[in-house]
Amino acid sequence: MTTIRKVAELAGVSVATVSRTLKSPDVVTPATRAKVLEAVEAAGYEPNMIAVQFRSRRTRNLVVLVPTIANTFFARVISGIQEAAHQRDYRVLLCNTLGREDSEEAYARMVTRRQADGVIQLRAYNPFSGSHLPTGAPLPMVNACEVLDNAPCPTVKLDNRSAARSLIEHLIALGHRRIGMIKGPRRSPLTRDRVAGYRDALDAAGIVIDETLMLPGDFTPKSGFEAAALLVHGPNRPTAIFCESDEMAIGALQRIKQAGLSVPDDISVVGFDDIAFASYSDPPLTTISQPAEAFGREAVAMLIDVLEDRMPETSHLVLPYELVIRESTTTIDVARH
Amino acid sequence: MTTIRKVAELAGVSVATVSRTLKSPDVVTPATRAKVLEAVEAAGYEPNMIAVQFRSRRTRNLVVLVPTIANTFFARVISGIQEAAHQRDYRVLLCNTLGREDSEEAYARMVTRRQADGVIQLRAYNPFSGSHLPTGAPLPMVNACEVLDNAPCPTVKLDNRSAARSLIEHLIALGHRRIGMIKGPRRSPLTRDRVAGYRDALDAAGIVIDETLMLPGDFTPKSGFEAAALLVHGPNRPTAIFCESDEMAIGALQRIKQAGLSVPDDISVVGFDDIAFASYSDPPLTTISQPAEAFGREAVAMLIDVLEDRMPETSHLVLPYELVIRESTTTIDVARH
DNA sequence: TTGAAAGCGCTAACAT
DNA sequence: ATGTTAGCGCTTTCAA
Repeated sequence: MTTIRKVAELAGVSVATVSRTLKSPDVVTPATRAKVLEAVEAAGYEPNMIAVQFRSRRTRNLVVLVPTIANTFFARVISGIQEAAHQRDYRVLLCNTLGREDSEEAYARMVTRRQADGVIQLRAYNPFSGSHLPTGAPLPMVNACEVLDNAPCPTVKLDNRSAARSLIEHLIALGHRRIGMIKGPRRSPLTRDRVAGYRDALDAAGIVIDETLMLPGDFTPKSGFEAAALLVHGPNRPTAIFCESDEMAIGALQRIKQAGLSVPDDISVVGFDDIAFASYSDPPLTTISQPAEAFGREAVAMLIDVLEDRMPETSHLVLPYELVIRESTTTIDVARH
Repeated sequence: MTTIRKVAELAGVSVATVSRTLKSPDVVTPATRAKVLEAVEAAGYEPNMIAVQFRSRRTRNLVVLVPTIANTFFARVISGIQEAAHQRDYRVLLCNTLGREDSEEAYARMVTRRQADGVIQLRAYNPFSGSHLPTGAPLPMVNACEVLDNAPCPTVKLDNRSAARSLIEHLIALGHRRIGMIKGPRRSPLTRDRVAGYRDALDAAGIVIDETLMLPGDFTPKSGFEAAALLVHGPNRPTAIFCESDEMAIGALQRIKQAGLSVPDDISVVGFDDIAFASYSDPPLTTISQPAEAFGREAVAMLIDVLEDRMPETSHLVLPYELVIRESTTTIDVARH
């Protein structure tokens, strides 16, 4: 293995000079620099990054805590994280937590064990709750997408409440008054905020909420499919359904059609996220487009700011959404209902 | 920061004893073990993993080279990798390469720079081509999914040729003879093998191949959509289309229906991969189910075997596929064609 | 501008 | 069974 020592010998300089040439080329004379670089080349020298990290007490590794990668939306967020991290010469340690808090805590320990500098958490949970972290220093974490209410760190999220509200307002404008909702996991802030937006819109329109039209789901197509069955065959069939994710909406679409009903003629359906498949479903989905990659990029930018002792400009970012109207929603057909 | 030295003082033993207690508890007496563990607890000691890695010359980090995470299939493979790595106390460094060879080489350099122990490559390219690696030692790499023809390392793949063949045989059994194909990227071994399987089946049935029915795609729904347009409006419309990925099949489905044609009554469609959305498309897709997570798990197992100087039992694994018949294929309707 | 030298926190001979 | 000690490869004072 070629070490810095061998390069130093080859170039006829000290190891300190080699180190300096590599880190801050401008503090050595052009002549030495040339000599050293030539020796590096000749020796086929590759620095031992672990030694560098050990000595400099920084790894440039970022831990990413994601409930599940096999979800189109998270996959896009991770793409954004990876891209931004790479650009700044940071690495991404990917951790699939399945939403389990003990495993999130275990992964966060990579920071206290100095194997990574910080964590990007995509769930509303603080994995450092019980850990011995140098007090005084800011928490080496950024919370994105699903965000804690009183996050002890910078956050990036969507205004889920008003996004949901605008989706429902769109349905109300089309004449719908009996609007069902397929929700996300019960305890998620995402669900809470989107339900609030749903209520906001209905309240503003003077529509009284029918709690039997609000069913739980878990963001998977399967759960959308199952919840839709209940809605479709229930005593009080809605004329429109708000699904808290496109994946659930795609499941719902299938179930509704299986019941011999048409989307949007019998039932309008709206989703959330605007995943790639949302425009290829039948019919294409009206949904909320989220800047998934941007969540990742912003989270990285803020985390690195924290790690490098810069104050992030804003510590609680709210990214913009967009209502995308496609063919899964239409005006209510009085003849049919 | 609490170091092993402080724990040693607290426990009244040497640092070596602390180290031993943590690594191989059975070589110290129960009494010392108890003392040490108590001191560890009292001091809130967290070992500095970078120091451990530095000293032991092993990181237990695995680099994963993936063309794009935002692809449902790769996302599942990565899930499998992460799960298996975690189980064996290895970490996953995720690298999105966009299929660029220079960036794959840059990431592979993490191994020569001792930041990771090995790489799992999901594309048919050897990123170590030009690097100074200790000769004699086996290449610290496993190639999975899309595999090099003469891979210099263990591999895990599907028998793409016979999988494609069985898909086409299914169509032929339904009476189809004019079968189009929407291919993957031109230079990919995946494409080559699947095209070979397609030819095998047609040749065996005595059907002469119409090259104008074979169109290029890039695995995205959009490319499936566009290629389908050409097939549908071409002079010699096929009665069935084989898409080399479910994502392209979903794009094709939409385009075919837009042309006022029915799937499967006018055109049968088959995909490849069996992604989650394949059973929620309209109609649900007939496809080849691949054990995506298993690719990841097997790749990890073989890589760790190589890294820990064990010979992997088999170095070229071929995982089984399954033909999944859903509603996107049916017997050819003579009245319509 | 360059070199000498200390030492980051830990493991693993080797000695006891 | 435990302790002593020599580094792993690098960065960074400090001195020249």
